[in-house]
Amino acid sequence: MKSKRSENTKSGPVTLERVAKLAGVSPSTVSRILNGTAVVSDEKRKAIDEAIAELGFVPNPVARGLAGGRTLSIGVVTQAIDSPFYGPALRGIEDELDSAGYSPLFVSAHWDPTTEGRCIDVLRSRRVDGLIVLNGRLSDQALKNTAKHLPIVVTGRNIKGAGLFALNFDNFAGGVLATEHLISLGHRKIAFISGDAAHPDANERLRGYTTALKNAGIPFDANLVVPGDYQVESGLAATDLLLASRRKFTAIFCANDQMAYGAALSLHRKGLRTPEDVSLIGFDDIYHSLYVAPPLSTIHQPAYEMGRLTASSILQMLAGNKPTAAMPAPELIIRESTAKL
Amino acid sequence: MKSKRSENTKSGPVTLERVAKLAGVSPSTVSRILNGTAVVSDEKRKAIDEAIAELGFVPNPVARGLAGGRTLSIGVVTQAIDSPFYGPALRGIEDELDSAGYSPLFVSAHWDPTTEGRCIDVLRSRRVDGLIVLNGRLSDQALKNTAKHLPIVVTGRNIKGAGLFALNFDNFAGGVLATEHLISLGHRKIAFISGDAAHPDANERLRGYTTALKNAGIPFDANLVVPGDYQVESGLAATDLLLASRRKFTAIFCANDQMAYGAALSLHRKGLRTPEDVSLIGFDDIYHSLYVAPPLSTIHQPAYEMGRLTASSILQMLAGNKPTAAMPAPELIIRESTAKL
DNA sequence: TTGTAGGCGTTATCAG
DNA sequence: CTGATAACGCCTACAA
Repeated sequence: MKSKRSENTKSGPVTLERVAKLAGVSPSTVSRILNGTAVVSDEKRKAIDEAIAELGFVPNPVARGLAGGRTLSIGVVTQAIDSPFYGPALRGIEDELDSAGYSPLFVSAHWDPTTEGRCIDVLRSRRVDGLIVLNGRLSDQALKNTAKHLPIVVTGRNIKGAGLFALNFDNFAGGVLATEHLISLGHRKIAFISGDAAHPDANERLRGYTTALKNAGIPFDANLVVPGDYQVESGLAATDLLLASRRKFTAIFCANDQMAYGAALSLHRKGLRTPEDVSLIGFDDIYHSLYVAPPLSTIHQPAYEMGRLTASSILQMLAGNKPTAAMPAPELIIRESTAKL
Repeated sequence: MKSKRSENTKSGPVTLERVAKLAGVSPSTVSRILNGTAVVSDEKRKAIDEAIAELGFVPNPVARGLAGGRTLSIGVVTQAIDSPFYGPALRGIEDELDSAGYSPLFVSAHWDPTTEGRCIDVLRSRRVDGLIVLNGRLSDQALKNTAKHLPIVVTGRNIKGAGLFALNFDNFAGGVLATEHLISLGHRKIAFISGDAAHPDANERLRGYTTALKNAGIPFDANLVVPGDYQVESGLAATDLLLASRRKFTAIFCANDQMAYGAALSLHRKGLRTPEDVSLIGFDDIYHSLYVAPPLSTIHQPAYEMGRLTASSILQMLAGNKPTAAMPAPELIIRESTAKL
């Protein structure tokens, strides 16, 4: 039996050239079987495979990137690397990319278009092969421009163009679903805590709310709509405000789960019980919502799945195919924070 | 005024060579001022700076990596990219690295030593300049071996060696702190839900608990210690078990916040109130704990700060200096989930 | 202080 | 099917 590691035979990095020499072929031939670029005789292939195993050769992605122009890496711009909502999406991207030999390069834009532009510059300078932009703030035009240079998959907006693919969740339908659930339980005084108006998805959720009310013949009461910004604190503050205003309501629909946590805390502090006194529904179904007390009713948005889809889409584009993925429809998740009036 | 982008003058990538030509100097001179490798006359420096601005030149990290052996990227192995505890640490790393022109390369090992080994291989093949390993599962020896090739900063263990630096949190002290808090409130029947025994930090927290009990002269009751695995579900199940056993207890110390959420839910479902019926304390102080109802008392572990420290440490090592950073001491955070007996 | 030449490890383009 | 021979864009001796 041969020793598993004959690395010591000759020091220095194990290069393709060394493999070629050992196998008695030219470097180009080794490269060919590595990339499947051309057909190689079984004889040489075998010799090369053995040499590779013997040397424990592993191609150098950096050199590959320089020579071939492909780095096998995908830039992923997210808004915050530690976002409870996007986290699972990042994991999905990682999983999907990994199984194809690609690596993600994560950067956070912190909801700032300027930062986002810089992030993309960094990513491009690092020669990523493609880009995934999760709910970015850059203009459609800016996106289209960079799409001229490398394929992009975006979420959170509808946009078409060469080298551009969008994967969008139906926030409007989700908003309708949540509101209708509350209405079906007998609620008519339903408050709404909105997300940041700068987010298109936040507006869509609001539109779902107003539409569902209208469909049910419930008059819209602007005083029942309080602005939030998707952060927990804002849900807390908004609910405090609602309570202080003495406006009557029996249910609250928060534009995302995190604000619902804030709302729950506000209610708890005022001695109000969920759902006995006030029903509460969120949006997104982040992991935690299953375990808060009481578990939160919400609209399920498949973040992990979304991550996988964006990744497989960019991979398809890289392979020269047109992606066909589509986001699953919103789904109502009924747990213990909503009850009959 | 000149047009800001004269890229169109000549197509193709803006290379260092182009800059050199425009500035009327040799490529090496451009390289020199780019890296501060040598002193250059003010005259040429100015010409080069102008040429760089004019062309909008940006060095190609890939080529740099090949030629110089440095990629200006740091591999970061974490256990799960979407972990609520490590998330802020990743952000800290990102922030710190970014300000030094470095980029993090995140990979998830999913608490599996084999996967972790593969992750490190990927990172090394991508020629990262250094490694940060957050609470890894690899053996000290394995770590020491790869530290021969590139500098490593690890958290969650004590280990010394060339090219190796450890940043460890005092979990034992934290465990003592939490338990003493409960004791000071008059509790004597204190249950403990442990973390996975495979995690050294989990065992340290448990040791803190038993030690504090002993110091207070409270007999240790093995029936009050229930195994968990750091996941929410296990906190829920463990509390269910505790309740079903009919053993008396007035407080629960969970080895991390997430299990405390599970415990809170279990109590809530049984109609028990926190903290009126049972006091609850967690560990870690993840972001959410401030907003659960009721806000959770816990031990603060500065994850973001830890991220920054690991990053600045690796940067110091890269600069040839010995890192001196140390983790802040554990801190007791008293919120609304613990009360006098 | 500055330029020239060679090389980093692969891939791509040619011939053969 | 296979092997030279150039790049890829930058860095680093070495020489001047």
